[in-house]
Amino acid sequence: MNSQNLYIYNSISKSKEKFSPIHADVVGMYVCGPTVYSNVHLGNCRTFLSFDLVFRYLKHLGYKVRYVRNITDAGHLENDGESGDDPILKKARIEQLEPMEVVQKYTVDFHTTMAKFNALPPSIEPTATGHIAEQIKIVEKIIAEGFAYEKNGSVYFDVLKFNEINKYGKLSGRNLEDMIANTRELAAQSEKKNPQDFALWKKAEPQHIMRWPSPWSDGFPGWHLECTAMSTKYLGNKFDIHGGGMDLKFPHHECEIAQAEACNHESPVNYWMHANMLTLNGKKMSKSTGNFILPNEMFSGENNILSKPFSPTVTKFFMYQAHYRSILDFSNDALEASEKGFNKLMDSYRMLSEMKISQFSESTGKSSIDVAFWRKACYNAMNDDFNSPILIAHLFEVVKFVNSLKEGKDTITETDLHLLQKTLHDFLFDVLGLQDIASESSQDSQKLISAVELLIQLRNQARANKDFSTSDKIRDELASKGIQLNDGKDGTTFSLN
RNA sequence: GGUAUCGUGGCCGAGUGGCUAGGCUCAGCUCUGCAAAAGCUGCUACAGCGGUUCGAAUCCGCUCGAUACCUCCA
Repeated sequence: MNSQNLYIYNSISKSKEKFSPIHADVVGMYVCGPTVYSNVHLGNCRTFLSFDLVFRYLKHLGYKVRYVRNITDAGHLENDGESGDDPILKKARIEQLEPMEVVQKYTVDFHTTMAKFNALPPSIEPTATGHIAEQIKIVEKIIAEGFAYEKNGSVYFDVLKFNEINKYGKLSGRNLEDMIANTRELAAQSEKKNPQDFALWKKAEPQHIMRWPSPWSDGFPGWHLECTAMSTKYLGNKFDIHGGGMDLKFPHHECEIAQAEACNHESPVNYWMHANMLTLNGKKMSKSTGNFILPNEMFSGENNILSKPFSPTVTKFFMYQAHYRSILDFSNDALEASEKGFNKLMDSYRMLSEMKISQFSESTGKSSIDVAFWRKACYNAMNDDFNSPILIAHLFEVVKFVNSLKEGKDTITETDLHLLQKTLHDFLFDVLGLQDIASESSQDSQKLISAVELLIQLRNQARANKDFSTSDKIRDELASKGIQLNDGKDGTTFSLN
């Protein structure tokens, strides 16, 4: 296994650390999933695709990974005060649906979208509403440990008390004294002892439909609780990796740490990973501000931002050309650049796959390309905190290899050719999870392909007869319909625009 | 206001004390009936000002600018 050399940037230590799982060869990973009250936008997708890369690479290294990603179907309160609104309930009112119909609708949208991106489903995808009993147990435990108090049927986590024994804020680099000093004007009348306290259980207002019985009231769980309940249930009190979007670092993940430590007296997670935001017009994509683009708008091209549609795999390739911890700005130009690069890479992949060693066997029996060194460089890139942009830069070196092999400028041995083919395939499809869209064609498109090939034949006959007006007509008419002919040394191929 | 992060060539984006990322664009060339496509070659940047160092885009300080979190958001 190459795993000895994997380094992961740990948000809590702010440094790259050698990855060493609790149990050799087995990895437990938890990632905060979506709140299903609206369609996932592209920014949401970026985070899940970042962790899909992590999941795929760990598996590629030979780890058995249990990947848990929750579905938040209970809704958080938009404001922490008593007048808060639950986005799922709000949406149910607007769309005149049962809350669970809202949840179902957007869960399905999430799954189909991730499938289009060819993201692997997690091992377990638990829902918050399916784990109310577990959440209540945790609240009871935290109360028993003395770090929570009940007020009017609601239960709050006592951050000040917790901070006496265990520093609150270590993930986000905040310190409680500063936070208290900088508290904005106090909410008029809060049940909380301190503004920093957060709800573990909320008593439901009469109009609140999503409610469950508990020892304290008919109500619903606080918004940080589900992740603690479900991560520890499926991965244990201490597990390897916890991931999520950068925007969840505080307060969500900070509160998760506090809850788990209050219960179990140990830090729940060894490696905290945070994926950075996808921005649009230099600003974070966000549901509430309306600054976002939906995946389907990408794929159809029906939007004001893009000049044309972009496929899911090109979109993903674009994202992976930036490191997951960097902010990535979304733009039409950047997408177009990625698409061209992607197509070039896939063309080379196809050419390489079709190469037979007999083409080079008359050579000296030596490779002039150091395949093993190149392969190592690819692994080094991924081992350095999943550096997909560096990996992709190395994959582009294959474009040069393939061209110079074709031109006979380089030689390769059979062993090296197979290694090159396999390594490229593994990284392209297993690790990055890309799809070769051009070679995936249905029976119908097969028929169209043969029709175009017939036209190519006719055109080449015309060219042979120097009947250039006919040949140019075929070429130009096809081009106007989005079919572009490419004349090469070995004949004419075509591509779709 | 507090806490972080970041500022790289025409664009997107890596990296990091000394050796050229990569992609796209652009220019020149090769190929081609012409074009397109493809290939080859070229384009040496790191916000500003100081400091440390034999040497900094990379470390330190300040200034300016941007973003994120501090209210739900991946």
